[in-house]
Amino acid sequence: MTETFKKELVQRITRNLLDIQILRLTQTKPMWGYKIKKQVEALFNVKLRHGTLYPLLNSLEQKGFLTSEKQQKKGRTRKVYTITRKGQQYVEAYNSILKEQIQKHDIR
Amino acid sequence: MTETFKKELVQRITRNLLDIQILRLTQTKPMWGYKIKKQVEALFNVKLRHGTLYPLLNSLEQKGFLTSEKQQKKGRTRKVYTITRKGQQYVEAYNSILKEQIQKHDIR
DNA sequence: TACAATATGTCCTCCATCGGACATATCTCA
DNA sequence: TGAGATATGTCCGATGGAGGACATATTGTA
Repeated sequence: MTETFKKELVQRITRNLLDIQILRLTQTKPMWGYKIKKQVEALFNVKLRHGTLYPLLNSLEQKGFLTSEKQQKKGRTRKVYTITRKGQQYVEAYNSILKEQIQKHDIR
Repeated sequence: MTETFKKELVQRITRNLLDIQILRLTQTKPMWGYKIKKQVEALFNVKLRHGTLYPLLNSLEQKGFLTSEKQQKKGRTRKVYTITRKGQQYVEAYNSILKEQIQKHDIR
């Protein structure tokens, strides 16, 4: 039961807070859209449409959370995204909320 | 900056995962709709329409996460909601996801 | 006595988001 | 050589959810 709930919840959180999950992934190392798509699908068990992802990546760059750089990999062009200081701060804010939520739960 | 991000994120999380935040509140003690509304607004800084809340509470009861009992308080009727075992499990699943997300963050 | 607060409920419309389609190009392997 | 994987991009229509309106009743207070 709890396992079913967890799967369902991970999918909900991933969909609703997709930008944050993407920022968290790029925190590990710079990544391009296609790789992010595969990672999200593997880690969170969520089918991610590229029609959703690519516009989101562009908007994250516009907002200053990511910067991009085009790389050539055997003729194919990759747009590699790196997290910015601002992006880091956004993830840190998220993490501190998580910690607070857990603490409130434990105290009660 | 981080504080602005936190406010924004708490509001997003509250809106997107409102059902979970409600279950967490009823974990503390049984509550009725109006009280929940006031608590959510005070704790999370989110304006919550009762036209959103009451149907949500009914659906949480239908799904078996909450049970309700009508109480009279000086002529006014209150529909007091208590969390069920299933509701508890849902919150536990949520908490374990939070813990995992924080751990992944710390390891990196 | 009239207004604000307490308390719960439904319904409709609008807007934003998401999925799916359309579009293009290269590389690898059977 | 053809299919599947890699790689990125736009656009449109449907659907769902949220906000605001409609609805009602009691209590407390200025």
